[in-house]
Amino acid sequence: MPPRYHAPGSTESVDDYLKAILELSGPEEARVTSNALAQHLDIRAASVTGMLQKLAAQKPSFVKYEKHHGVRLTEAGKMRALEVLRHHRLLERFLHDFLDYSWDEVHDDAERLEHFISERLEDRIAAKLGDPETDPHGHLIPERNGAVPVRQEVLLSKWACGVPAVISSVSDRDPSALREMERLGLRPGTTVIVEAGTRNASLLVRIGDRPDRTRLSQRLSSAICVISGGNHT
Amino acid sequence: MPPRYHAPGSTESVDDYLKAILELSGPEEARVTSNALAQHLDIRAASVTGMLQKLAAQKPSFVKYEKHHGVRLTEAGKMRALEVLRHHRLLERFLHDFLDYSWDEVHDDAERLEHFISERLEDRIAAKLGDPETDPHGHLIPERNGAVPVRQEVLLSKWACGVPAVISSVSDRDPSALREMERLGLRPGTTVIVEAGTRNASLLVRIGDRPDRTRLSQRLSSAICVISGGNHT
DNA sequence: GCCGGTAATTAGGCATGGCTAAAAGTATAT
DNA sequence: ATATACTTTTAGCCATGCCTAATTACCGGC
Repeated sequence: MPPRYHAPGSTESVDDYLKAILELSGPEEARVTSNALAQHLDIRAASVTGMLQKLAAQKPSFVKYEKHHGVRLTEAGKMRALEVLRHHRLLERFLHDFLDYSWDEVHDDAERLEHFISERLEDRIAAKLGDPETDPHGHLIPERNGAVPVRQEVLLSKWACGVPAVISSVSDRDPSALREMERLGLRPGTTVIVEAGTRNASLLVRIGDRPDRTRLSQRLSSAICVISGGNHT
Repeated sequence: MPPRYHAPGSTESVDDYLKAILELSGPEEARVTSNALAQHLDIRAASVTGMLQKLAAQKPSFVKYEKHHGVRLTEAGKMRALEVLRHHRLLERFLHDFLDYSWDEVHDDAERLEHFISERLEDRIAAKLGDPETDPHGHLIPERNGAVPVRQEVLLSKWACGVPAVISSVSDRDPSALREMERLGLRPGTTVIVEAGTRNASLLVRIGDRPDRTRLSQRLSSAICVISGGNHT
């Protein structure tokens, strides 16, 4: 099995690990545990350990790994992870805008294809789309050089009551949740106000201009990120 | 290594074998030898034998294989091969028409992506293109159900002298040859007449309406297929 | 400081799909 | 009929990347 055409030193599997580390380490770039990776990638922790050792051993390395203390990405690793993430989000935008995918359909195909996008294809897609800044779920698309715009977003379930929030992004992992949001008019850019005194599992919210209140399950409210009104990207 | 999402029983490797068998067996669907496969796939004959045995053993099988006597595709195998071929050619057309690839650029990306095209993506691409009949090199695109339009094409190097021929398709395997054809105005639909008495390694031809004669290397003339004037697809 | 529980690592295995080298089969020419 | 040449298959190996089971390391509570 020849490791297919990828960035040097990378494979489909490696890309998945790097992407997972990027996501799990968050903006503070904290160390990520084997367990967290195993859960995220839906494989066993033992397999993770093996892979991390192999990754850390190769030169130039994508990760810095200390036994029993988790991994973090090196500069090179972060670059590669961002590139794959860029592929993913560009693909989602492309499938949605050009090939009539609904926003709950884009994830799976993007996830599969992201590993096989050449530089050329990446550039042509970006050009065709006019260098978009976000994917259909509102996530920011890393730039070609690895630069990532920053944004202070917060889970809707953690937003203060009574203060208007604007949806910045929603999770793309659960198609049925996305369909429900669609139905409720919850999409990036929509303003939401959480009713005072509903800090429970479910939230009572006002959506956009609508006069009525809607109850959001925790499943939904923890799949929605918001920023303060007036400057969502 | 979990065999990735594909048609049941298939993998990227298997797809490559099936496609190779389809191409090498020609319209008569003759048996294909291990050696021919090895050469086409650029791997060792021993590896081919191993794969063929595995393929022939699985039920339902994609190939019929007799030791020392080559393989041929079963109905199921042919179906899968045609599907991958459809992916490839649709992708080439798509990259060319929508993403501004030149015709010498499309092959590599199509070859890599053809394995990862979902039914949905296949359909959306086909719809976007208006169900095209050919790829940019003139090759016929199998229909969704596996039906393949037929066409009596012949290598230019075997065409009779003096009789007008119309280019039906050109090989997409050699980018530099494609660029040369481009330069000479040799593309599907172009009429060509081989000068009498040039049945050599190279051919002297008239291209389209041009009054002059051009000498085509064997490399070019054996990368061009033609049909008789007046009814190319 | 020690104990227990959770997390992480090691050890050993398996399927895939390549490889080389050696053996066996097929085919052709004498 | 048989020697020689070529093709094909077998045997055995390797890397990838996953698995389970068994072991070891870390950490918080006492």
